[in-house]
Amino acid sequence: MSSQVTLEKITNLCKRRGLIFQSSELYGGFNGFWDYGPYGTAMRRAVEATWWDYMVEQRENVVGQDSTIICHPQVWKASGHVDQFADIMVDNKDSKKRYRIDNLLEQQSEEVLAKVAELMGSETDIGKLEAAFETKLQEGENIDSVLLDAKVIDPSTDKVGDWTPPRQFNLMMQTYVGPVFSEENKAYLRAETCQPIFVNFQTICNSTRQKLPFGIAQTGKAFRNEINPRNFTFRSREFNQMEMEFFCHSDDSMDWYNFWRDQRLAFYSDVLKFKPESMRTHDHDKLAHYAKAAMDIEFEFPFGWGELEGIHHRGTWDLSQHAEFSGQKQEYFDQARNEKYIPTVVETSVGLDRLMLALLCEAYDEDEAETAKDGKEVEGRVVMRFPAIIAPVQVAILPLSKKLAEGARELHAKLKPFFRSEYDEAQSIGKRYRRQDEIGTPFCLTFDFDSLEDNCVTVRERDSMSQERVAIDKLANYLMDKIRG
RNA sequence: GCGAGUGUAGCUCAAUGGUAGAGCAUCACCUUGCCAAGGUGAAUGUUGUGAGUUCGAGUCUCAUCACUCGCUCCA
Repeated sequence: MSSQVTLEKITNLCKRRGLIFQSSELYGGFNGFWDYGPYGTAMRRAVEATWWDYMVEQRENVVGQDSTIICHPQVWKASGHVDQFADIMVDNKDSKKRYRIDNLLEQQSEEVLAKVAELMGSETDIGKLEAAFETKLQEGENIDSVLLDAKVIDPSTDKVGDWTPPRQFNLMMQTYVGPVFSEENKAYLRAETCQPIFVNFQTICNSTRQKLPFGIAQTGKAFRNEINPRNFTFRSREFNQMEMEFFCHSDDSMDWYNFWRDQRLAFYSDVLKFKPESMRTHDHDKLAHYAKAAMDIEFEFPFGWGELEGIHHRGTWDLSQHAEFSGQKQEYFDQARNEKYIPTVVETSVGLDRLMLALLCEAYDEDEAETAKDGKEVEGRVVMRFPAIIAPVQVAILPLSKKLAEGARELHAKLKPFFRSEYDEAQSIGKRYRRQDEIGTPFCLTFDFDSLEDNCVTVRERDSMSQERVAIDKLANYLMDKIRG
């Protein structure tokens, strides 16, 4: 990441050049939702295709699937999302602090706790108290003043807080399936793409003749009612995930965990060309009870380090849960081991929109370029140094003069099937180079008067601004090599 | 959700309660033959939205929406 980059510059550039902008801007915007414009869409599709190629198409032991956004509601009860994504929160109007009710109660004295329990008609056990709050909130009972009456202390001030009524925050988005909006028709938009992979595990096993160990990958939308969407697209309410669940024997699971960690790190450094100093890994201190290991791959955004990808050892948790809730066994018979077992899962889970934001931040640069402007020798330019494989436009075809439009358009037609390309003849050549720099086009092809004679064009390279003369009939191979390299 | 701040052309910003402007960008034409050159012209706004105060509101008041920062939250 260049030191000059700020989120403001990225946001402005994205809007100005049609990469990413706010959803429903016509109506004043909609918090937590973002639209991708022509260049943004081209790039996001390219990033997704690159991931898919790397994780699925280049491997024999990973297959793909594409499940629905709305699944059977039991899926999310089994996964724990319906319960764990719903927290009861209160604010202290004095100290402006917000607490999860279970965290707050944990920090109270026994007397206060007993008083709360008495008012709630519950035992003093935190879990039971929380459940009591949940029940009463759902039943619409008035418990607005319970915390005030019990004189609950704010741990940050050690004084009795001026508590707002407890409110339930549910991070799962809900909808209704069927024309009647009733409780039994309630369904959820998926909060992550991986659960339908677990649900489909047996079917895919049977239909693809895959033997363990193997993985199932999926990309797609996920939805969360984030309390506070922030930092451009970093935390949104609708976002894209790219996930792969790898099923294996528990004996080998740590080897596979390490394998996938290394593969994923190589993806960032070798394929997407992130600088080593832009990335770091972070091992989780607190592990879920079923997990043997978990880590995040983080990127340094202008607002600080943020998670791009999680790599998690999930044990047999998900399959066991679905076995329990569905009543269907989720076992695999391993012919080689002559053993029947519930597979252990290693997950790699990327936030595609976060990755896009990271690529934008990593690529952003300002440097100096020569200029023909009066009284100046150099002038600043904004240049997005995207890796060529994911650049929104890979090749721009620019006639030196409008008189050369015919030949340049012919060349464009020739290259269009192989590269994301653009033709531009408006204004001076220098201006067009700068325009392409700003959207990160790695190669500009200049068709000049000599091209008519020698069948060559000038290839101008984005980062160095150096130029090379290349024969038109060798161009496709020449560019292909550069883009893959 | 709380607190503070911000919201004027596509972008960056001006405008004392009294005629809404500039630069850049965009488009057309001329010019130009390899790094935002120059010229001529054009288009662009219910000043985020909705109320209120006022003879008169971009400016003052209230509400609302969005964004930024902090708190909070974060599978």
